[in-house]
Amino acid sequence: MKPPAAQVGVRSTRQRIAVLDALTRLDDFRSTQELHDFLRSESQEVGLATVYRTLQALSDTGDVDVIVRADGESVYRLCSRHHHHHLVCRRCRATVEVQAPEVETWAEKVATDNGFTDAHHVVEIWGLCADCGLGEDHS
Amino acid sequence: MKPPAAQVGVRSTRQRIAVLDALTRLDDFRSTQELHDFLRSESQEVGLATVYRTLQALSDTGDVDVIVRADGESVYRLCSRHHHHHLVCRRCRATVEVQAPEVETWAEKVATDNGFTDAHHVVEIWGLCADCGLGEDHS
DNA sequence: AAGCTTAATGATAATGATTGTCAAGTGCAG
DNA sequence: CTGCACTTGACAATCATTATCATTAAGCTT
Ligand SMILES: [Mn+2]
Ligand SMILES: [Mn+2]
Ligand SMILES: [Zn+2]
Ligand SMILES: [Zn+2]
Repeated sequence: MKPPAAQVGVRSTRQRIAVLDALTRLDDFRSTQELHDFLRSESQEVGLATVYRTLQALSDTGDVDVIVRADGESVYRLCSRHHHHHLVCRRCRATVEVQAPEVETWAEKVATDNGFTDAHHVVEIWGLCADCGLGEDHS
Repeated sequence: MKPPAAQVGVRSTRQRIAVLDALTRLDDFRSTQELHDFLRSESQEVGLATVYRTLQALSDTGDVDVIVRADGESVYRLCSRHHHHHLVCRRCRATVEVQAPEVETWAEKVATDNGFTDAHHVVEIWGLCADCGLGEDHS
């Protein structure tokens, strides 16, 4: 009989609540630094290191989704009720949320077919939006 | 009448040949630094910055696959002819290449439906492989 | 083959996200 | 209310990647 492990050492602090609250309102992927800036813009003083630690912890427990962008920076998003993906303009960063029921089932099947469990997936589409895709010169 | 653009500015150098040759022999994902070390171990002197630039260029032209690992480091592998995605064990990094014809068409359709052009996509599945998914304790 | 133009290289400094350190602060069980 | 383990935050340290820029050398052109 081990003690209720889920409770050991987890304390509710002003900082953690602030980060979680920010994630709730910004329902998009954000980097640690962006979250930190956002909190500061609201005069919510939270140390940068603490934001890093909090997001790390939330990631470990699966409460947030993480994506490592092509430039190596990690971005986090609250694991929302409605799972969705993004279509992003590589130039202006315009973002469209997209659903993908068939991709969901495909991903799940691929994982189980290969003996994988507890699978998650990252599906992102990058392109040039209508506005940005006009006068292209492929150098 | 512009000159044959496909040739402009692309020079065949000892360094580029060496990097490409290394990628050919090491048919696994390797980081830039690992490639650089490998070349040095063979007394192939190539500047680290050059290895970075070469891999970047090969990535831009689609000649190598790139994966950004969870720690943010990018790893490269000579691109096999066929486009594919990866199913990766989040613990031991075991990797399975997967095909996804239906995802390809879905991604293309989503992009064009939203007015996006020149679209690419990222599809990665993370999970626990059969070996690693055995004795799990979810902390 | 020699000269030229300019991409390419490499030694090095700079960048910037992330992590480590540790003294001071605080949630909360008892 | 107290005590202590968990947290925090200011700051230093890492370390992969990028920027500089003087020097080298492909690949044309005579
Ligand atoms: Mn999905
Ligand atoms: Mn694909
Ligand atoms: Zn755009
Ligand atoms: Zn595994």
